[in-house]
Amino acid sequence: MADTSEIQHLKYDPSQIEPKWQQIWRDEKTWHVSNKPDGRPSSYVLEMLPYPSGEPHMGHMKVYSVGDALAHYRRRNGMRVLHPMGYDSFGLPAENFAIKTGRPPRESTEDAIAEFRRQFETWGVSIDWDREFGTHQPTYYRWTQWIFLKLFEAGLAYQKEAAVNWCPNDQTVLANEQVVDGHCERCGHAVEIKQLKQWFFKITDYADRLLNDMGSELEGWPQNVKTMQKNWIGRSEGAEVIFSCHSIDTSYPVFTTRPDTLFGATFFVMSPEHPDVTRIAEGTGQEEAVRDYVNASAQKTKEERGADDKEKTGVYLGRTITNPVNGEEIPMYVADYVLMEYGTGAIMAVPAHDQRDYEFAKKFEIEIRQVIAPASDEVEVPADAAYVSSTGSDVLINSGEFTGESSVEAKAKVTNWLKESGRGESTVNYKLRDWLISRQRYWGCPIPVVHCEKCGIVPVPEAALPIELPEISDYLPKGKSPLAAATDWVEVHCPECKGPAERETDTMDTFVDSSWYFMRYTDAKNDREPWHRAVLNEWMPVDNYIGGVEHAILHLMYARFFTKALHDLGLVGATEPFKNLFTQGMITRDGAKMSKSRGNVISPRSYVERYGADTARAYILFIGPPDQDADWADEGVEGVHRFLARLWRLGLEVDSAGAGSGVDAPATVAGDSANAVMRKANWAIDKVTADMEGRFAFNTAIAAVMELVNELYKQKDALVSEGGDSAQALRFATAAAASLLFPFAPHVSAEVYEVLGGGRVWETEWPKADESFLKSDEITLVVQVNGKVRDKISAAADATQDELLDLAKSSEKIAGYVDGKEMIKEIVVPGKLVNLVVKG
RNA sequence: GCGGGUGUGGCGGAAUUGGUAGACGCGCCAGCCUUAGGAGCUGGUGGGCGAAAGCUCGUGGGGGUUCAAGUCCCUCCACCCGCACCA
Repeated sequence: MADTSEIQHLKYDPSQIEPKWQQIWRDEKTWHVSNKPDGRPSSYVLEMLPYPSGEPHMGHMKVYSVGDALAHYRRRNGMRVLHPMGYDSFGLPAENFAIKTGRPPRESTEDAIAEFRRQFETWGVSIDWDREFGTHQPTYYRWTQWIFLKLFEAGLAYQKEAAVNWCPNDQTVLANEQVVDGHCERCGHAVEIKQLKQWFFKITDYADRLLNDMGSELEGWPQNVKTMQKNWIGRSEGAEVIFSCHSIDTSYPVFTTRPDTLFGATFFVMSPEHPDVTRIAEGTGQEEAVRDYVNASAQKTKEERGADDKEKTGVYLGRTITNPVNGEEIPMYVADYVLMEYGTGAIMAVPAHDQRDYEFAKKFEIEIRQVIAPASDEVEVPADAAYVSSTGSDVLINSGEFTGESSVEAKAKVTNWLKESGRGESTVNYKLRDWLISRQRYWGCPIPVVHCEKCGIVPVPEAALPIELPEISDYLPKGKSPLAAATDWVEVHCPECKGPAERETDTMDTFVDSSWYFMRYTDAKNDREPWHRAVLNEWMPVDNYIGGVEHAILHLMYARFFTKALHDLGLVGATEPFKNLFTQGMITRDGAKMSKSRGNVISPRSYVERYGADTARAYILFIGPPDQDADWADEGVEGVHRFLARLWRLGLEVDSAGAGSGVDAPATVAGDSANAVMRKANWAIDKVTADMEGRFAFNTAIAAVMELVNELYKQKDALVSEGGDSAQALRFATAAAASLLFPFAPHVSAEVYEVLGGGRVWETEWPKADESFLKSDEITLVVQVNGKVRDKISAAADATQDELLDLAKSSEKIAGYVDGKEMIKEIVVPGKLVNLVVKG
């Protein structure tokens, strides 16, 4: 036996261990997975595509720690696992950097990618690097353009002039989803509304399926993400009601969820963006006031218009319009509380039963006519606010032939009545808008169409793809894409008439790039098609998708839309991209989000250099449940590092003790120490397996391995001196600890396993607990009197209820509590506890 | 305002179906080892009372169901996240 006291002082040095294993994995392409089915079930584990900028941050380390643990676990459970890597490498930050420094986005992006790849390798993440790509590579975006053409052919990509969100700082339009509280999601600048001709994807065609399929196909998604998407889609049932303005012989539909309140509509309001408002005011003397109001609205930012406590404003349009239910002429207004992008851009206003209309009517002294009354006296109608039903048992008043009807039934009755005379019908309205995908920026995927004077919009033929992004020198945006200045590139011949034509100079939103990358991974090297259908269907949908909740709406909804649209085109078998979604919590520092401005950013690199990747990764998983936010504490890192060092030293010590060999379980187990160790090892196997299966409880899984290692330290001296099977039990249990820890700390685990003679741990099957060590002969019986623990007695595990009861009663301590008192009830929970209920 | 979530020692967190609250780690205390310790090993560590045995209180507050509640129900509070003039 070697001198173990020397081992105690050996230093666990990850900088020696980790590169050794990384080199093996890299040289042997250990994590490469073939597309040829081999009988094993397939599993697709994917972390959200990283945007390569600077170097990876803690959020990246967390997402790959989670995903890698899962990928390793699946592999060792006999699955064929696809676990690829790539980069979301088009985007504004690289372009803004180019504007500042003149350095081409391609160069800075590719540098960042190299740094990301280098660091990911130092983390020892088990990636199939053969499938790596960046979305900025022509070999990738060729197919982004190809998909655009497919969507264009299917009528799902179109150009229209619309009131759109414009960020004056980034000099580009933004999708609705990219506007947060009236500000640009990227730079934080206040967003303006502009009328511009833009490209859209018709995601609204899929509104119902995006909504309904969440219920049937996304059981593996967190509820909060589904709720967010549901709210974003914003389906609401109601009616479209047509109001006629006889003085100009035009009619306007409105959307309402309350057709039952139509008799209370005492005015009509249109959005300032409504194309007809100035025309309506013409010849009424209100032209100027209306024009001024419309112009003033256009100047305002989204935030100013939507301010919480903002008083209602508006201007009379100088005309009246006819309420279709009672023929009343009601005044028309323009007001910015009506949004052009929702419904029809015009509303019927019912001040008695809508708070916004109420506020407007008060200010403009318009009649407030109550038409809904509570059925019961117990409900009060407020005197200074709109009455909005809360009971669902309201009735109509002042509503002609519908007076006395219940509010709920009247909705359908009024709608049907209107429908008979062609003045309305029931409809469904959505908050979801079509996805605005064009951006007036350089560093993105060019939209593959040309504009021809004769032929109009002409898609580029597939054979001409990719339309490559030209090299330019001036990246400064000027309200148009910088591409517009690349005249050599812009000026082309029309593919149809061969006449002079111009390329589209807008590029695509980078969310387009990331809406299909998970499909490309399945067949990343295919240069004839974006993927081979059979290959794609073998892997898709992604079994476990892991990433931040910040993508709950944007990326996740777009990816779902793409999958459904491509499915409908016959290109994809799946109807949903991600079967299970896991949203990991943030890593904070001192309780706050890490940010440069706070100066509390810590880099994974510094911890990898100091403690090794295993420590950093295991710490991230140990800190708490991975779906929760977690605060980074350096002391905690030290603790995990100590634990890994303990395991590593234990491996050396156990092996150098000389007794036993290899990592197999002993033939026989005798003695307290050997039994204790075997029980603990099998308990840990059982526990870690359960924690990996049911949920991502990596924190308790690691804690279980810590408990095992603690037990081994306690028993090792005894086991070594006993020798024989006892020493073998120690080898087995130590190897089991390494094996169980492998998904979380792969390098040190591989090292320990190898030291013990077990070979390559990742080639071994996930350990299975030996049931015979899981149950013990004895249990601790908890004895309660009136629900309070009064004694703990050791009892046989197979004792009957009566035996347990007798045992409990025979306790002297218990006697002190129950003697001389009346026994009311005796409760026995087999294997656990006895509760005696006494009185007096 | 609407929707969702969280609340447990000094700290991060455990507690599978209601059945020993506080696993594991950090921190702290003590002992051992050592020339030394900011290394390693062992033990202790929720509050109060007590020399101890033990008693008692205790999972944001209040109430309830139950033999038994961190867990179920009602109610209130605090914090976090999402949406928000959506007709």
